[in-house]
Amino acid sequence: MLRLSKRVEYGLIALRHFAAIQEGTVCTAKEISQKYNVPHELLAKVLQKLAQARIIQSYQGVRGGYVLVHHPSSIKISHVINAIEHEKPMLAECYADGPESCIIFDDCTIRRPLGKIQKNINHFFHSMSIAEIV
Amino acid sequence: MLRLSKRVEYGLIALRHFAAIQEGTVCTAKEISQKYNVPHELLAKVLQKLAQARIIQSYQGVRGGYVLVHHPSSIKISHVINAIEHEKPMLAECYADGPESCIIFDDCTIRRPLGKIQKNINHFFHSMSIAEIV
DNA sequence: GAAAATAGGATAAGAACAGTCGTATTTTCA
DNA sequence: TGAAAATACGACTGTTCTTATCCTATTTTC
Ligand code: SF4
Ligand code: SF4
Repeated sequence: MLRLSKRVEYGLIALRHFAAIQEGTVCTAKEISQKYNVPHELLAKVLQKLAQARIIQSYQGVRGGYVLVHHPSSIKISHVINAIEHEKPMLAECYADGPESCIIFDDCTIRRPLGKIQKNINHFFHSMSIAEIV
Repeated sequence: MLRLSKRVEYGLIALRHFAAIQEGTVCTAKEISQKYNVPHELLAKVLQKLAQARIIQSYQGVRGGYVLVHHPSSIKISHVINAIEHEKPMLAECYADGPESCIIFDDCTIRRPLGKIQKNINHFFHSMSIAEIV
């Protein structure tokens, strides 16, 4: 319960890696997967997602790989999660999928109070950047 | 991702119900399940967990049910979660199940930084009581 | 043209979760 | 004293989510 997905963890590890090495260095998925002992195929997909979100830049072909294009301090954890997961990290089903997703929506008395906690978590994810986890 | 379980949601709804009605009133699982349109059997289990944790008092037999025994302001959300879920709400697997649970533990670079967010969430759950969601 | 890398779809195995069922026990009350 | 109503508890099922792997195509370098 309340777990972060491995995909997000792997994404954060990879981005922290980029932030820690010399700026502009190209890294391959293989390099990172070996260094941190994470599954190569899964990490590759995560990096592809991050590339789609323009958080990193991809280069195909031999000698290809990925490069960080923004300064680590401008990459918030919320950006990373949004890029990797199709759904935002929501405490309640209805927050993510709307009123129709929960059959007790109309009778629910805790939706609004839980919103406070949700807001707090959102704020934390949005205020913390990759630069702060190096 | 990052979802609260339905069990916890149902538990919070039930406790908010107790906090909203007159102090000392006995309620049955059936009453609450009907009022909030929640699955009866599942709610019953949740109430049993809350009773085991002494958050509510149970009475068996006809005219039995549950009563709130503490003041709503002294029942923190963290207590409720701990009573219902066997595991505390942890962002990372290793926080809950120890170093052996994650194969990349030794190579993990994000464990400590994520701890800040974990701490923040813990604090929020511990500072918010049932009285505040009525 | 071979090799190394990203891109992306498909699939399978596993775990977690929600919900249901069945039965025992306790207590009230007619 | 027996039926009824409620908690207590374990087992089971079906679904969804998550993780991991596999396979193929494409791009680019050398
Ligand atoms: S309506 Fe209430 S119970 Fe349903 S998902 Fe939203 S917060 Fe949870
Ligand atoms: S060691 Fe790192 S990757 Fe593994 S569970 Fe803990 S935080 Fe997540």
